[in-house]
Amino acid sequence: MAPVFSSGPAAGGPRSLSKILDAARDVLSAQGYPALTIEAVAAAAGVGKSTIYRWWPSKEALVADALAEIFRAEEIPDLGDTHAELRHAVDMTIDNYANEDMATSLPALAGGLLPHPELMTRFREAFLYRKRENIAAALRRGIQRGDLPHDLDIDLVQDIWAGTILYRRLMTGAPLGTDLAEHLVQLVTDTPPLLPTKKQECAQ
Amino acid sequence: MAPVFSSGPAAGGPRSLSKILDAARDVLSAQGYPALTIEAVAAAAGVGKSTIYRWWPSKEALVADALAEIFRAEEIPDLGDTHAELRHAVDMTIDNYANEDMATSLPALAGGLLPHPELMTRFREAFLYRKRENIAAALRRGIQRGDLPHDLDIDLVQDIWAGTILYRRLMTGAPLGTDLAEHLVQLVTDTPPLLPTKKQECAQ
Amino acid sequence: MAPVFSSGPAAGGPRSLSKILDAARDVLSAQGYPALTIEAVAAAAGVGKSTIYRWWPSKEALVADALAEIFRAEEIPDLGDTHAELRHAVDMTIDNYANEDMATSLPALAGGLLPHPELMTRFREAFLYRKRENIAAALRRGIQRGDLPHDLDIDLVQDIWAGTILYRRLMTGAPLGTDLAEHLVQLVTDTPPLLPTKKQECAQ
Amino acid sequence: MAPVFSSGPAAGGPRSLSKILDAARDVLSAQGYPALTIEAVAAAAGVGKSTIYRWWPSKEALVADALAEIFRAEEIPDLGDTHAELRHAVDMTIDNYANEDMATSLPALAGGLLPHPELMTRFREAFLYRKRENIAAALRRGIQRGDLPHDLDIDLVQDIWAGTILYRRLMTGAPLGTDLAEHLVQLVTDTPPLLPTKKQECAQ
DNA sequence: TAGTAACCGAGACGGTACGTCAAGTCTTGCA
DNA sequence: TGCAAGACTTGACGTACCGTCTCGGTTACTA
Repeated sequence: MAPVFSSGPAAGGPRSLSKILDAARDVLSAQGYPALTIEAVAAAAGVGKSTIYRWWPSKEALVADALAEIFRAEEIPDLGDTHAELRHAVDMTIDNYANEDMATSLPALAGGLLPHPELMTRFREAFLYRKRENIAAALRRGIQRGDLPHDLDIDLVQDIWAGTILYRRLMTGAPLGTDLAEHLVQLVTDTPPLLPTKKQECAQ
Repeated sequence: MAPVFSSGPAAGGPRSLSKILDAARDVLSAQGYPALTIEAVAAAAGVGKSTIYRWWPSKEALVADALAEIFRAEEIPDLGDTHAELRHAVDMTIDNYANEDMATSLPALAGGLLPHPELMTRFREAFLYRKRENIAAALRRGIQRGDLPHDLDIDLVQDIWAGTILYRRLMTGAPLGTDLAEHLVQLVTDTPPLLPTKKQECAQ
Repeated sequence: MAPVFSSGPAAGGPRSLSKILDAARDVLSAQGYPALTIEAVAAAAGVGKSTIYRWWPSKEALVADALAEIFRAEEIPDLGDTHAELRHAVDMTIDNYANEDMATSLPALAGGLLPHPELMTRFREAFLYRKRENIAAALRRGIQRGDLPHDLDIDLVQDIWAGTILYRRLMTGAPLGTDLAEHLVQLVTDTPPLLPTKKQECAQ
Repeated sequence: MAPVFSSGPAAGGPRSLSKILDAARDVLSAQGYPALTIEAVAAAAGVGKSTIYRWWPSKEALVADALAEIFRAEEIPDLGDTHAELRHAVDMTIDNYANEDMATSLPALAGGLLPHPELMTRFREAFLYRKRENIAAALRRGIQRGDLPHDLDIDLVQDIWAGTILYRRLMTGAPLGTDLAEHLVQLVTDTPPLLPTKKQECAQ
């Protein structure tokens, strides 16, 4: 996966790029997000500061690329079993946020990027849309099978899932066990008309 | 409300305390979280830096107290109407996160406090438990009225509500309209057995 | 002597001022002018960089103050002997430039200050006028005694003296022995009308 | 005139050599000595940095060569008139130092080269000896004509001339008018025994 | 006329120092 | 004598150049 935030020429890119991303993750894990300074990453990567600044405009962009590399966003395999597929989707999301670096860095990152719409767009590209599309595919399969209501609000489902998981991880500190995963899946699968239709939403 | 993070002697505290909190909020609104420096607050409050350091151990603690003052956590009045009360609860939560300062600062704050359990506890005190207790009371009234399942997982409901709202505000940027509020309420009120019981969760 | 280039409040000033000037001279002697970096001085003085920047606007100003402290500019005592007094004056000048730091730093400094008239004025204040006034007094005593032509161009004499000495030190590398001193004195004392009158000069 | 400081193979040299020297002078005139960086010269010359480093070991060497090309050191024509010839010599020296680049760069250069005897030698070669020999020839003609004392210290005369001019240009800022030129010439021509003999000096 | 080697442009690289800023601590002077 | 002002050390910021280096590409000389 090519770096999303690097401002470098096209892609493939310079020889020290991956060395730097590795170092960034190392520092992140060892010292935490606030201690992640460009100088620390440069030192850990055995690289000059300017080499980092040549390829990333800011600490935020660098961390975003470093996290993007460990962010799971793969396709949900078609198992023929809607419940199992959704459970897979939720587990993947939990996996992403169970990682300490991800949990503490992502919100800080997002907060820092909010005032920079252009970067925020790239951020959503890297951390939301790719994963969401795959999960949406699984949800659509469930609808086609008749297991889910045909007018399910797919985006809202995902906001609820990811939001609840991240909130627990970050704010309440409540456990992210199998229980939670199951509950989140059942929120969608158990009963009609669990979640409102898109039409209703649009009629707002 | 006495400052939660101030390390000062008992409470009541010195005459410049509220002046400082006001200044902190002013700077936050005017310049945003990254520009909120102790020096800027000191200057805005017409106070020496050391005066701030006397009462708060860090910028995080100061911001936390400043935000806590504008964080809505009042009691939900007993309206005799479960749906209306829950809607009130959700609206209050949306209100809290609609505020730009709150949305960008809270996650950064929480992320920064995660490695400091002691401060994290105080943080949850100020921003979660007070509000949650009031909402929990409303939910319990709904259960007693028979409008909600008797084994509703009250904490999970609140995680879902707050998580979804914060996630939309911070990550996806999706709107926090009346539609969302209504959906979140219906998630609880519409159907048995919408949300699993606590027992199930504990049996995890 | 209060620092001339320090931009600090009045004088007397902060507790680390002289520590810094001492360190600057140490670095100058040990490593030379090009190696004199603010960071090196800060390290040698056991002081933060910003402490230096608080009091001096630039490396040039700092070096100027450091050199000013070792620059001899005392009064020429009235010996009743014109030749001896002038010899004293020339010896003092040679003394100033015999110092390696002074010889290599002063011209570089002056070159660097040429484009900044305001600083150049302060520079001349510190390194020329104080010394020149004392020497001028000696020359005027010589004129009153009848030992020197009454229309001697006092400024030109001093330009010749200092210029020749500095040029030898910096460019040709020729020795600054007693011979040179004596020659420079004799240039003025030996014969009428050795040096032109001021009137002639003004008539230019 | 072949570059004195270039470390290139023999001479004649590569096609971009003069383009680089021209660019160096341009930058020097436009931005001044401190702003003359290798990168700036490379950019101005439309040349890669390494091309400059291939031919000159340092910025100092490059500037020295650039200045050497505009340094006047031609022969003094035999006019049969000692006073006129010396005046020619002094005017030539004034010309050299009246140039702003020369005045500010030469002292800085010389100061920087002082600790490097090998480079200092080459520097004197380029900026002193060539010119001095021509002026010395004029002085010797004056001695042969009987216009100047037979034991005139030729080196001292030149130190006085160049030193005074450079000192005025660099330090005092006093004007370098025709008056000064005339005074400097008269210093030598007016009276015996204006300047001491070499023998006396050597007996020091 | 082609092959080859020196020379060149471009610019990435590991570094050093810049001058600025804010953090958090320590000192001083006033009330 | 206790607090406000602010000088202090520290350390990261992001920038500018340093001098080294690897890349292709282009001259221009040899074979």
